[in-house]
Amino acid sequence: MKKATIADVARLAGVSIKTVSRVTNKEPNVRPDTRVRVSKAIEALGYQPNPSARSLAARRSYLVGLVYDNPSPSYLINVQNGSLNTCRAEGYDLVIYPCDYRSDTLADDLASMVRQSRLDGVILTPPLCDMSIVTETLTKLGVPFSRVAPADEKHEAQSIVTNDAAITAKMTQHLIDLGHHDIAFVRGHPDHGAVCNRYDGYVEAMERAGIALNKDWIIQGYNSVDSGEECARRLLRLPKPPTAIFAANDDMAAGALRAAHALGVHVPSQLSVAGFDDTPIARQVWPALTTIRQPIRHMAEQATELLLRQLRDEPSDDLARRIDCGLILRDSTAAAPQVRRAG
Amino acid sequence: MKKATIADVARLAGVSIKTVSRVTNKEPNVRPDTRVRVSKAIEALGYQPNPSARSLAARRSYLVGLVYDNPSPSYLINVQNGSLNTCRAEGYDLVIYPCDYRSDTLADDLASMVRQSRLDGVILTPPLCDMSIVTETLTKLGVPFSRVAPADEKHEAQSIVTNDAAITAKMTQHLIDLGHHDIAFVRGHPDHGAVCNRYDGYVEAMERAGIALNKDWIIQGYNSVDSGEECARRLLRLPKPPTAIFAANDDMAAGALRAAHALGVHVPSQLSVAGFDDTPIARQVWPALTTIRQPIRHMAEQATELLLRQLRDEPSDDLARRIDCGLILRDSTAAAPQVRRAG
DNA sequence: CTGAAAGCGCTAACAC
DNA sequence: GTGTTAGCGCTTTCAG
Repeated sequence: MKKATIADVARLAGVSIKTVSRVTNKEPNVRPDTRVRVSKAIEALGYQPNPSARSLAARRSYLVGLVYDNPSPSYLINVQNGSLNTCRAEGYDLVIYPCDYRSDTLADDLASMVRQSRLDGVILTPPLCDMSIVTETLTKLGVPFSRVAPADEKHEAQSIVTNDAAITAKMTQHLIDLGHHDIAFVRGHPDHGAVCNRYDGYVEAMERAGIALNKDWIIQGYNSVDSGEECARRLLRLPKPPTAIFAANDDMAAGALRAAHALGVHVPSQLSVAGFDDTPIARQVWPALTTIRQPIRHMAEQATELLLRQLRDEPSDDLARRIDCGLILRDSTAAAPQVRRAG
Repeated sequence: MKKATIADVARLAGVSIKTVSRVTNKEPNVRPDTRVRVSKAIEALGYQPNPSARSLAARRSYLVGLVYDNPSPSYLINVQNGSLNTCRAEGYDLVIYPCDYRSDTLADDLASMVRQSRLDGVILTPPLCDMSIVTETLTKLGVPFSRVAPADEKHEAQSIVTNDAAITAKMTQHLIDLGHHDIAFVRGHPDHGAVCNRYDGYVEAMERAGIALNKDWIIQGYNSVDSGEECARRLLRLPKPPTAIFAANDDMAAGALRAAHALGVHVPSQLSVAGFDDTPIARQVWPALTTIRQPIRHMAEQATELLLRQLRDEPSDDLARRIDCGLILRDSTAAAPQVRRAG
């Protein structure tokens, strides 16, 4: 049996195709009983509008692009599922587009993909959402976009942001409450604004507690497990090593755990370790990581909603929407050791 | 400036739109110089065919669906990137479709997505590729598909398979060569055919080495880290625990590592642990896992090529294409302990 | 080798 | 409230 078209439905319902179109597009100005009659015909024929025809006539693709640069797999899967969820619910499809944020041809690549797929809008994740070349290219093309977790939370509209600094401060305070004083912080990759900014929360909490920052204990990481391991090795070999290491993401915290294991430092009795993100790795390593849960999937859903709202020309408050993170306490943190280890 | 259409190109090149169409679709029967002239016009105008119009007229969507059930994030990202790579190169787009393989409405869900998006073809990953309800639904709809790593390697066409059993045997032999005799095997989830079948390679190698299988050391896992930890705890508490644990995937092997740490068993001096897949977790845990590398991304590329070949009605040998895995030796395996631990 | 004409199935404008 | 009429930009016959 051939696929039913709008004409078949119109014939069966005894109306014009325009009326059928009105019903499928949930437009007003259709009498309730007509609407019901059409709906029944649609049901009976198993009619589903042809997306190509719809796109061609309406000049929109009903396609949203998810542009990302090689994030951690679990991050991506969460963003993807969240975005997909919102898209599907509103009749949009999601096209994924991995790219390299360091590429010289980034702007051209983006432009060509947007034109080729005729994307109606784009979702941007870190670090791409913080790059002016990206946002400017999209603006120039007239393609609406929304952002997940941009670095500059202050003046960014069409964004979903988190309380990263505040929650980082809270975790730092938690470590202080456990009796830690010598707390090291492994900073995130400088290109990843949001992760990088978590440092501010650490500084804030330390200062509030009246603990002077020790330059040796603040160290630059690059978001990977390997980089975290390397940083932690350096910290643990210091004449006076810290009793706690707080890493700006879980991968680096997992690296710190590896370093501790390799150097025979017991976690958490000799060293507390905390991460950020609550990715799967946090529960896979041993001991399980104390960390901060970031509701990425939810953030992606919201960001996608923000985008679709733009596509529908609905009014939007020009404020970034904020979503809260929470502390997850597991086995990698404990009270500070009574007797300080020697260097 | 408005988007250029095929008519604009035709006008500029001084030919009919049909000829432009021939050039963009790489059809034969165009004089070389005409082809060049058209190409130049296309270039000059920055013309890109409108996919909706193309789909509508040609009655194909140029869309491939990737259907999966909640695999590990790194598995998915590899499959996705591989598939995307092939798709983009051949002018197709990829639509991702997560679903639940245990759902009662699986067949209906699949059918409705295929119809709604008008997918030209589908890529199937485990465990969905092994479910007859899935393959039958697609066959009934007349939608071509290809499979990544189906369980039954023997009689499956349009599939990319690996040498799982052979390489598992090789890893087992490696453990035997290290002096291990008491080797436990944590089996994969019964619903995941390919992972599950890895067991066969273990049996084969043990028998070839003349080592009798010990029922206590063969244990059913469910692919997760938690399940691996639980299994390993049971194994390590046995009156006579094994000196090596070979798990059918990395997550379970990582779980075994957690169990060993928790019980104070040192890896690898007291216990060797091996996994399968070489997912990121293998290098993130401590000690880094000895494992088997599966070139998933490459497999996905190949599977997608197989599918696109079908879509182009090209002849295809009806054999499954085989891709080889290799051993990755890291820090979680070592020579068997000289003195057997007591129970 | 090339072109003219006829749709593909839908939405947009405007009538009624 | 509802219908009519044009396209949207491309591929597909089928003629030459």
